[in-house]
Amino acid sequence: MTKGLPPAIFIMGPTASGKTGLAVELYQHLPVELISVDSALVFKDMDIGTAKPDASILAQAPHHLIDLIPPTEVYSAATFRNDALKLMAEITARGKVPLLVGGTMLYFKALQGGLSQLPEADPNVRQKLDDQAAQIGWPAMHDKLAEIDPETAARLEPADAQRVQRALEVYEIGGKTMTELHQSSMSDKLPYQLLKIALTPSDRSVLHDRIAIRFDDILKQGFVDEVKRLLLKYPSLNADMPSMRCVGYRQALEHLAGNYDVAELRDRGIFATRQLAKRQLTWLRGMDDTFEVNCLNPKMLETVLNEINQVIK
RNA sequence: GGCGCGAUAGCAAAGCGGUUAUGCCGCGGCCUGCAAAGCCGUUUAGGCCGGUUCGACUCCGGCUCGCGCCU
Repeated sequence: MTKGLPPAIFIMGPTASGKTGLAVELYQHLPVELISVDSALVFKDMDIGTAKPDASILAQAPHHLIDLIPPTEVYSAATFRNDALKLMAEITARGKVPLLVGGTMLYFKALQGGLSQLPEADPNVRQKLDDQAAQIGWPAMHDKLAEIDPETAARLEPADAQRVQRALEVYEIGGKTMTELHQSSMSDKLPYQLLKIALTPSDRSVLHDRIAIRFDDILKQGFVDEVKRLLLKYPSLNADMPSMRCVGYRQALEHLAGNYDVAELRDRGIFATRQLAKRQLTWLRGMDDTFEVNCLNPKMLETVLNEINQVIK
């Protein structure tokens, strides 16, 4: 670990691993400020389905980067990195330690490893590419990419619309290929002394039980009504927007469209959440230098506090 | 007791006398401005017993189990 740099803490874990509870406890024991690392919690008015910490918890332990934008807008790993870096600097200047807690592993990765200087997403360019793709299909778009940027094309599946589009967009806007930009301009590494803690379950089936219980609770709290309210408040909201692709919301929209009943909404919601947890765990396995804590251990807090006190004086 | 229908992978669900059903789950992987997203690959079958056939998940018979109807 590099000396002389200010400290920062990452708490990473899958859904339902108890991250929020732990973060709140740590907030009470340590001079930290909390930054949420969660691509779903940034949306306003999406509280129940995202299992957002409630008002009393947030009053007790304020989280940065929650409720930033309406569900009709788009957030991204790059935006997150900028927002987080700015906050971390401010927190450090206040003499506190930034504690980043959440489950969006790409955001952690982007924050730590940096991103290339690529042009920002442009809705107009995307629309244009979508229109073209509607005519000729994504595999043909992939062929076009192969002419412009063979290396990126080779890496991507022809059916991977999202990424083929992005690669074409980058070239369209700046005239340089992704491959060129990746080589030339990686942003700086994080100027912090990091302590990375991963909350992982020793037994995944227990996590699955928790997920089922939590989803039932979400339904009981009026999740379906929340989604109805969203549709009324934001008439332009549609199923293709990132906010509506969040686990549960997509299924709720299908349910409201009459495609299936509540029982099926429950089943599908639980499956989707499990899959999310699985992906998060896969990411965690690939993270270097993490201190792994069993999130099912009742002494989780003590263990984590110990580790933090050892590393950060 | 009689008649009819059904029995296919962890679940759901098709076609077919000889080649991959498919979807969900599971497992593995890819992925730098949508990541709770997008995408690729893959394991696991034919209730049981016998017959017909070069060859049966597919045709025939029996058994078991389930569903419906009749007495």
